[in-house]
Amino acid sequence: MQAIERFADFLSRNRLKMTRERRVILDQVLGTRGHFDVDQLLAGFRRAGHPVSRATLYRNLPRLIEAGIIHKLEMAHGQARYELMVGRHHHDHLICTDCGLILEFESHDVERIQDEVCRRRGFVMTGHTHQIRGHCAACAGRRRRRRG
Amino acid sequence: MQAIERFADFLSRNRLKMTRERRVILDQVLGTRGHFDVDQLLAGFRRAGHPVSRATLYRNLPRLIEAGIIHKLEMAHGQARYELMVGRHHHDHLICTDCGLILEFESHDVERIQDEVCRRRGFVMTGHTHQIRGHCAACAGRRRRRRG
DNA sequence: TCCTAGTTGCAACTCAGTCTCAATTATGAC
DNA sequence: GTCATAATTGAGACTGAGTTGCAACTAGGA
Ligand SMILES: [Zn+2]
Ligand SMILES: [Zn+2]
Ligand SMILES: [Zn+2]
Ligand SMILES: [Zn+2]
Repeated sequence: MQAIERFADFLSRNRLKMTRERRVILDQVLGTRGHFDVDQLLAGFRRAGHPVSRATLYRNLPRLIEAGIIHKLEMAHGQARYELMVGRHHHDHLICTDCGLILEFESHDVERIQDEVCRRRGFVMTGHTHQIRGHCAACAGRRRRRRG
Repeated sequence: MQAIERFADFLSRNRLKMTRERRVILDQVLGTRGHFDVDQLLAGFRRAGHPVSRATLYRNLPRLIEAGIIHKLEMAHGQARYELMVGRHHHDHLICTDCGLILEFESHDVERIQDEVCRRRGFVMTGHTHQIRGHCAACAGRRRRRRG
């Protein structure tokens, strides 16, 4: 896997150690699809018989982000989610506030407009968050039926 | 002021009472410019000699939002900010992660693209968050000078 | 005026995330 | 392989934003 080398590389470049816990975390992350949270990872560690403490997980998530392996999604009410980014490119999210479904979207035009907005203000962008909240097709349908 | 009537209206439509505390909160909100936080409001209450408890403020901010008087900005690390929305239209934000400066931007094109993305997925948008993080012109300049 | 549902302050609580610290371990030098 | 050392770990205490239960209070309609 490319992610493992990438992480090993990142660690050695920063004089950090490849510990059992870091391997376990990386494995779990690579084996989890979609937009997952800390509790899902912790449950995964237990299921796999390789427990890792909450503190250690929290200490290492930023490292995985710096290494470009995962991306953090800061959602409302402090519910953070993460997603694998190796081999993927940037995208933004549609979040259903009824069922929690997270869809992805991508728009070159929006990215271009953002760059232009920044350029005009002399603002140096280091990142952005673009989330659309609402009701997914299924939930919207359910609501329509209920309300008439 | 239009905001006072609007709030009074919202309250009576929902069988809620216009209390001294609600008047104080609304006054403080109307008298605060920019993107303010809960502690700024609490300090304002004290300064004005009209204290309102933290609990009461937290209980009423959602009411002001529902009434369309203020808007909540959910920023990273759980630092919520609010801004007056009466007589203004929707906009999004550029946030300097060095000095905390918050700039505003507005793009019809981005809004149009969002609508299009939602339409294509049968997604019913109820709101969105679009934040650009980075370094404002002043901070970017300072950094350039420092690094050479 | 009286009644009652809505409101308040306080303090206890929740929840995500961070920090401290003693014990452990990866890694590089010899 | 052995050693030295700096990095890392888990446990649990802690933090800070926000919420909640509750008894006392109050706006506003009958
Ligand atoms: Zn849904
Ligand atoms: Zn995604
Ligand atoms: Zn700045
Ligand atoms: Zn604004």
